[in-house]
Formats: sequence, C-alpha cells, structure tokens
Amino acid sequence: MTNDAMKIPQATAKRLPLYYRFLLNLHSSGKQRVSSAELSEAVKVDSATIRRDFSYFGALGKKGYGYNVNYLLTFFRKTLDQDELTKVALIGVGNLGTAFLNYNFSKNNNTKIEIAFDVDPNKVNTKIGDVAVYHMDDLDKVVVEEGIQVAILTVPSAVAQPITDRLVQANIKGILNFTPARLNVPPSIRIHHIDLAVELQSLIYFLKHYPTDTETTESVE
Amino acid sequence: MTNDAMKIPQATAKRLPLYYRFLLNLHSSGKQRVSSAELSEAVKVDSATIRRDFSYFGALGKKGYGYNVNYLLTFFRKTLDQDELTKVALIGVGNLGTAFLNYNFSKNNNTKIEIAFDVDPNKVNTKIGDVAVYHMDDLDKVVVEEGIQVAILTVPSAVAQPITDRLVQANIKGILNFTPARLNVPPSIRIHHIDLAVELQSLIYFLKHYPTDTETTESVE
DNA sequence: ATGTATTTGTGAACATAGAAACAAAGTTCA
DNA sequence: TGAACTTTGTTTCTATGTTCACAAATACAT
Repeated sequence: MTNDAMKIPQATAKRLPLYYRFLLNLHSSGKQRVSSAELSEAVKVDSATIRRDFSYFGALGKKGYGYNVNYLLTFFRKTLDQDELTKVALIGVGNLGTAFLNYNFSKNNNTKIEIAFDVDPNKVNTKIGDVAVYHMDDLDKVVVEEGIQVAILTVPSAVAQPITDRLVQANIKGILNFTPARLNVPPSIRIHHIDLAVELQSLIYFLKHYPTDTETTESVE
Repeated sequence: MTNDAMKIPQATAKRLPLYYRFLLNLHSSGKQRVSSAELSEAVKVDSATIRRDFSYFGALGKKGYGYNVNYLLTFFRKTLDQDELTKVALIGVGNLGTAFLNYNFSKNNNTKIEIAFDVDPNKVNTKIGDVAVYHMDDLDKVVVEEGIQVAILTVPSAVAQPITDRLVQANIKGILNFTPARLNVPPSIRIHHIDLAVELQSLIYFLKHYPTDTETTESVE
C-alpha cells in the first residue's frame, strides 16, 4: 500500500478530483499559471484551504508567482491515478445506471466503467454507451474473473443487501451506493452513500432553518 | 424565519432525513419503541451521536426505555416538513432527471417534484412518472407562477450557468446541482453539489490511500 | 539594481464533529 | 416494594477541518 500520502485529511482528499478537473479546464483554455485566489474563485473553495490542501503534497507553488498549471496537472494526475487503473462495475441499468454509462468518465480521468449488470432481458447482452451489459446471474463469476474492485450500486433497494453480499464474496473493495439501504459489509470494505432523497430533504431543511447571508442582515428584498 | 432550531449542527441536520426514513420503516413493521443502540445498528451512526443529535431538540426519549417510535415520528415530521410544502422543479429530463421523476419521493415525505423542464420536443408536453414536462423556454414564467423554491439541476454542464442565472431571476431559493459546474449565485441562494465523477474518483482515492481496518491490523481474512 | 507588488506556505486560533463514559432517571420483575 | 437492569442526556475529551494573518520568497516594473 502506498504510504506517501497516508495522512492527508479526508476533506482534502475529497477535493482533489475537483481541483484536478478545474486544472484541466484551465489547461485547455491555454492558461500557464494560476494563483490560489483564482482557483478559489473557480472551485468555490477558500484560497487558504486550497493552499493548505496543496501543501500536504509539499511545496507545489512559487511565492509571488502562483502555481504552474502543467506542473500541478502532472502532479495530480500521478497522485490521483496512482499508475494502475481501477476497474469499476455498474450494477443495475435503470435510469440512474444508464446516466452513469452515458457519462463520459474516462474523458477526464482514468476511471472507467468496465461492465454493467442487470436482470432485464432487453438490456442483457447489449451495449450501453460502450459498456457491455451482463446478466445479474453472472455477477459473481464475472466480477472475480475481471478483477473488478469497485461497484456502483444503482439497483432497487429491496435487492441492495443480497447483491452487496455477493459483491463482498466476489472480493470487491469499494461500493458507491445510490440506494437508500444502509448496507452491512465487513469493515475492510469502503462504502460511500449517496442518497438522493436525503440530499433533497436536507437541502430543504437548510433552506427553512438556516437563513443565508442576505436574510440574516437586516435588509430583506 | 423559524428560529427554534437555528443552532443545530449541519452534520446533525443532514442526518435528520435519514433518521426519519428509518423510523418510518420501524413504524410500519409495528415497532413501538426503539433504543439509540438499535437505531444505530440500522442507520450505521454511532449511538452516542444519535442521542446527541436528538438532544438538540430537547429530551425526546425516556431513560431506561428508549424512544417512542410514534412520538419521534410525529416530532420529526413536524420538524422536517415545517408545515408548508416546498415546491421542487426538475430541470433537464435526461437519464438522471428521469431517475428522479420515477423515484417516489412523496411516498415517504412531503417533498414533491411539481414540474419538469426540457428542450426535447419528444418529452415536452408529456408526463413522466406523473410529472408534467414543460419546454425550457417557459422556465422563467412557470417557475414564478408556480412559486417553485427548489430546482434539481440535471442538465448538460455547458448550459448549467445560464439556466442557473434564469432560476435566480425567477426567485429560486435552493439548487441541487448534479452538473460538474461550480455555479455562480448570489449568497442568498443555497446550492448543494453532487458531483458523480468526483464521488467515484474520491472513493477510488480512498481505497488506494486509506487502508481499512483489516488491512492495517495484521490479520487478513 | 532597487523598490514595490504578489503570492505562497504555515503557525496559531478558531470551529465543528465524533465518541467515551457515566450519573440520573426510569423500567422490569420477583 | 425494592433490587437489578436499561438507556438516556450530557460532560468531557479528542479528532478533524477551516480560516486568519503574516514572514519569507519571488516576480516585476522602472
């Protein structure tokens, strides 16, 4: 296991892909250098936070100058991609799953959805956005054979746990869970939950209970 | 603006919808009482954290007994729903947007997607999962007329900012942004970003750099 | 060359979140 | 009733994350 970046704060790690994407944008628009202030404007993260984030990797910038876009880009490419490609499978080719398959991941990074699984006979043995769809029955076998390490779970919540159990058996390392179910997995497996209903509800809760700037100050438009 | 829950930590606020959903599950399975330990098992949140979260709202439980499911449920319904319904519009009826329209939000809570917008003539003037699709040209007018307060943004990133500007003009209060774009909005508007590519990339980063329990300790099964 | 402008990298202060641990209160059962 | 058990609510501690503020280093203009 690579130890060089072991103690980088999780909050920082979550921002890295974001920085990377905006650096790509800057690069393709021909920009040679960028300051933490400019980057801050683009990604909406405090400039001090950006400098702090970058500093975990050493001194990447130059005082009085800023950061060299190409250098940063190369550096983060190495850091994020970590040489080898991670194989991802998508489980459940419904609307949400299809959205993922059409999303062009590999364009900006080395992440690539290798295979998809579903039970629908109309989808099995077709290709959606360049990705072959297998039958769910073959999940265990194919995941092992292909050495899939990450699964995106976009299945009905009723089957989320049983399918997760099979993924665990098939030696998966991480799951991106879009179902509302809270999955039981051994502690060696990492799960990120993205719960669409919760996201919407909590946004609404914030709107109602946490007045934003202009509402707190006396003037109300 | 309701001030009673003003200083509840954001982390707590984000967990409320989750608690609410699991309480609904418990209720429909006939359970009368529940302890923080049981709830912890179900939602995968430390029981002390759950008790702490609940305590912000006062003493909702009984020592030696736990929490009354019905009472909690009623309490959270009031807290989350805040009486009046929040009107939500979905902008962009692609795969991701369609996933939202078919997702049965109103089943578990009062959140309801009222209208959708798209530019595709095949979709305009149809209904998808019970929600009418309008043409994007009518966005400004309809949003104002209907008093829409929240928008779910599932459009191509190229048009994200211009559409956001129109939403701001139309007096929207909050945006759930699924595009990779970081939107410019006045500070009075709250935006939650959900960036699918970033989620996937950061999961992979964590897998590679943050060994989980069983990998750190010597035994590996 | 010299002086002024920038802009980084980081020490220190502050803010937020999570978890352990336990007294106090209530429950349960004989 | 009273003793043993349960479980909350909160105090305290620790960890994590963010921001300020500024010295040090470099760039740039004249």
